[in-house]
Amino acid sequence: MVDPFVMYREVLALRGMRVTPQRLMILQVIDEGHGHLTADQIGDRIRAKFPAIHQGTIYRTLEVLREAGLVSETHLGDRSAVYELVGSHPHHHLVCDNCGQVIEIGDAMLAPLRAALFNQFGFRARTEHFAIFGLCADCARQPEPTPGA
Amino acid sequence: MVDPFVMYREVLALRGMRVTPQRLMILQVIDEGHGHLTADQIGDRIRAKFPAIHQGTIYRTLEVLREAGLVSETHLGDRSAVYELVGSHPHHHLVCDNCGQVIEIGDAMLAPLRAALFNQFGFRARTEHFAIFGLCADCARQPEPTPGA
DNA sequence: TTTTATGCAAAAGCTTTGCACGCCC
DNA sequence: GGGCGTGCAAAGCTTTTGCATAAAA
Repeated sequence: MVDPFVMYREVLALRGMRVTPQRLMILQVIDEGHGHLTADQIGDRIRAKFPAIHQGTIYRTLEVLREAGLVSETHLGDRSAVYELVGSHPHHHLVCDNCGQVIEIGDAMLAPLRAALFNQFGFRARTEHFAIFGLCADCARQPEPTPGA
Repeated sequence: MVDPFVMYREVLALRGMRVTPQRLMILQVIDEGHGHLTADQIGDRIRAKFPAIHQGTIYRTLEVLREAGLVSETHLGDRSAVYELVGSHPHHHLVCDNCGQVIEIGDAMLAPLRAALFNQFGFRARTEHFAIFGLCADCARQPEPTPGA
């Protein structure tokens, strides 16, 4: 098994980017989060073991990693974006508007739509990450949560 | 041609909601915006003719209208959500990650995907509004904008 | 040694909330 | 007249930014 830090180190160095402990930790946590973590959550996870890291650093690093094409940013509708490593297994998310549940689906499911969008509009839909909103099976069954009931 | 205000008035009254000039103006501007306006933009448009309206009122009203099922909220990824009347012609958006262009597409295009998601996951994808991110035809042609070039 | 990233803190946006007054029913 | 909605202002959150220091190359 390869030490992930070695891998991240190479990824950064190959692009002429500086290798810092903060960047290594951020990359690792993003990878572990499988595209489900917000900037705030990434910070919290790192701070649990390394309290000195500042949230400002998280934001700045995420921006740099994104510009370098290493990390993608996706807005799942709540408020904050979530991040994931580009090139990790392509998948997408079904987000339940009611309970907030996030269901992961494979990329193959979207292939026909992507082809159609490209044929008709020349639009290249992002393969990295796709968010679809709606109601999950459970919430669709009970139309309204009716808090008082 | 029907006076839209009369229509909005009925829509509110039928649900036992109070009819106020602010709510009528907000509904009209949302309708005119075709699902492309943020809360801030809605406020600006109204303030152009009726400066007294406060942005806090916009936010509170949008929340109420959304809870009543009259208005839907969609996050197009930038930062702020956009709003539109539920029941207006179903359409969706292709959002270019590079230039920010928003392309409107008909609902039929998503029917096969929606059917597949329901069959496999029991997931009911929202028909009201759907945002797909990627690169538009123009930006796909020139991979990198390269600001300095 | 030079350049670049980080910690810190303050500022900037956007959105929410408490309160008193005014309008809608 | 009673109750809900609005204007106003302040607070809350997330994200961005300036600066001096510390760390990487």
